[in-house]
Amino acid sequence: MMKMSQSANRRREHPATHPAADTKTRILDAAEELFTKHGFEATTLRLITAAANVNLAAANYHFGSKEDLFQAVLSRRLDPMNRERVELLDKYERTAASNGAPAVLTSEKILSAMFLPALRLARDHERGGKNFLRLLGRAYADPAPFIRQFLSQQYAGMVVRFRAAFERALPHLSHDELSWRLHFVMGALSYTLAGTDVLKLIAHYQPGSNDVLLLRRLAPFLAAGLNSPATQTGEVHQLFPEAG
Amino acid sequence: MMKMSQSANRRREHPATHPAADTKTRILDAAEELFTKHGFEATTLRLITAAANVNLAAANYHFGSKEDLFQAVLSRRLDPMNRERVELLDKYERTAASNGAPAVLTSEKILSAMFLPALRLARDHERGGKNFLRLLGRAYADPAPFIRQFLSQQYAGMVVRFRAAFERALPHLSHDELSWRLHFVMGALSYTLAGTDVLKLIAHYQPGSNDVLLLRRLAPFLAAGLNSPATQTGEVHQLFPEAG
DNA sequence: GTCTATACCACGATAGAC
DNA sequence: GTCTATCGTGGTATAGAC
Repeated sequence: MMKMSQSANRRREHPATHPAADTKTRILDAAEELFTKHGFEATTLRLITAAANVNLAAANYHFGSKEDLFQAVLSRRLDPMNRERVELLDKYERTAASNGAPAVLTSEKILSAMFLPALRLARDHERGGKNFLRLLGRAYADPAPFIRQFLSQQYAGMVVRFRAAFERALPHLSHDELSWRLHFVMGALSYTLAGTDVLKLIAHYQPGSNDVLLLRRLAPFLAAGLNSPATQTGEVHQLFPEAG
Repeated sequence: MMKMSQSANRRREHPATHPAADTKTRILDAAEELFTKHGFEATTLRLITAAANVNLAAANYHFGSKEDLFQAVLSRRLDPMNRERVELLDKYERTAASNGAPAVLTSEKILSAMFLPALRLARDHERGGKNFLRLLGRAYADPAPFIRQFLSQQYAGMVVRFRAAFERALPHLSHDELSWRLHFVMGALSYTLAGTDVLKLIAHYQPGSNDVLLLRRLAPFLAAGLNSPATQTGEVHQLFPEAG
C-alpha cells in the first residue's frame, strides 16, 4: 500500500475525508459501505467499483478476489481494535498486580476490556464507526468457510489472553463450562453488534440508534451469567425433565 | 442422472424414508441439507435439483424462486416448533394459575418453554434434527431483507406471548431494559443454534457434538442475566468511564 | 506498476414444446 | 408436470494501453 504514482504530481493532497484517496482506499471505503448495507453475497464487484469510480478489474488487481477484498475490509479496522483490547487487559492486570495481589480481575472488568475498544471504534465516525461493527457482527455469524477461517486467525491471540483472564476470575467453573459461557458471551455480543432487527418484533427499537447504551446494558447482563454458580445436574433435570 | 424414461410406471411406492418421495419433498429435503451445509447464497439451484434427481426448472416450477424455496424449507419445521412453544407456555401458565395465584412464571420456566421444543426438534432425526437448528441459527443472523421479513412474520405471535410472560416475571425491569435483555437472549440462542465454530478458538469443541447439553447450559446462563437487578447508571459509569 | 477493455463460464430465471 | 433452450448478470482472467 501507500504506493506512489511514477510520473508527475497526480498526487492529491487531501489529508482529510474521502473525496479522492488512492484507488485502493477508494475501493476499500466503497466496499465497506456496500458490504455493510447489503451483505457479502448481494454486493457485486460492479457496484463497488462503480461507487469507487474505478474500473471493474481494479478490484481484482489490488485485492485478488472478492473474498480477499472482504477480508481486507475487515482487517483494516479489526487489527487495531483487537490490539487495543489486549493492551487494555494488560493494563488492567498490571494495575491489579502492582498492589501486591495476584492479577485477578472481575468478569466485569475483563468484559470492559473487550467492550471499551469496540465502543471507541463505534464512536470513531471517521474510521467506520457503528456501521463497521454491524458488518463485523454479521461476519461472526456467517457460515462461509473463508470468513470463519479468517476470523479464527484474527482472534486467536486475543482469545487466548482473555480466556486466561476469565479462568482466574471464575475458578469455580470447569474448563468446559467456561468454554460454553464464553461461547454465549460471543453470541450475545456478535448478535448485538450485528444490530439485526429481530428486536423490532419484541419492541419498537431502532437498531443503531444508540449502540453505546446497548453495549452498556450488555456487559452487566453477561457478567451476571458468567458469575452465576456452576450448573448443577439436579436443577437441570428439574427444568428439562424430558431432556434425559 | 438416475432419471427415468418418460413412459410407463415411473412411480415408486416408497412410503418410508427418503429414497423417493414426490418431487416437491425431494427438492425440500435436498435444499435443507445443502442450505445447511453451504448457506443460502453459496447453494445453487443446480446443485439442489441434481441432488434431488429432478430437473433444474422443477425447483422454480414448484416454489417460484430460490428465496421462496428457502422460506418453504424453514416453514416446514418452524411452524410446528413455534406452535409447540406457545402451547407449552400456556400449559405452564394454566398450571400456575390453577393454584389460585396469578400466572407468574419464573424466567427459568419461561426459557424452558422456549428451549424444550427446540430440543425435541434437535432430537427428531427424521425431521431435520440438529442440522435444521443450525440452519435456523444462521437465518437469524442473515441480513437479507426477505429472510428478516419472513422471520418477523413467523415469530410475531410467539414473541408477543413470551414477552408478556417475561414482563410478569421481571416487573423490576423497565420496558426498554427488558427489550434489551430479550435481545441478548435471542442473540445467544441463535448463535448457539448456529453452531458456528468460533468456539474452536476458545477450546476444542465439536459443534453439534452435544447440542442438548449445550442448550441445558445456556438456559441457566441466560436466566442469571435476566434476573439480575436493573442496571444502575452509577455502576455503568464506573466500568465505562470513557463512555460518557 | 497501474489501469482498462473485454471475453469467459456459472448462476437464477423463464418461455414454450411435449 | 416436466424438459430444453435461452437470456441477463455475476465473479474472474487476461491482453494490452499508459
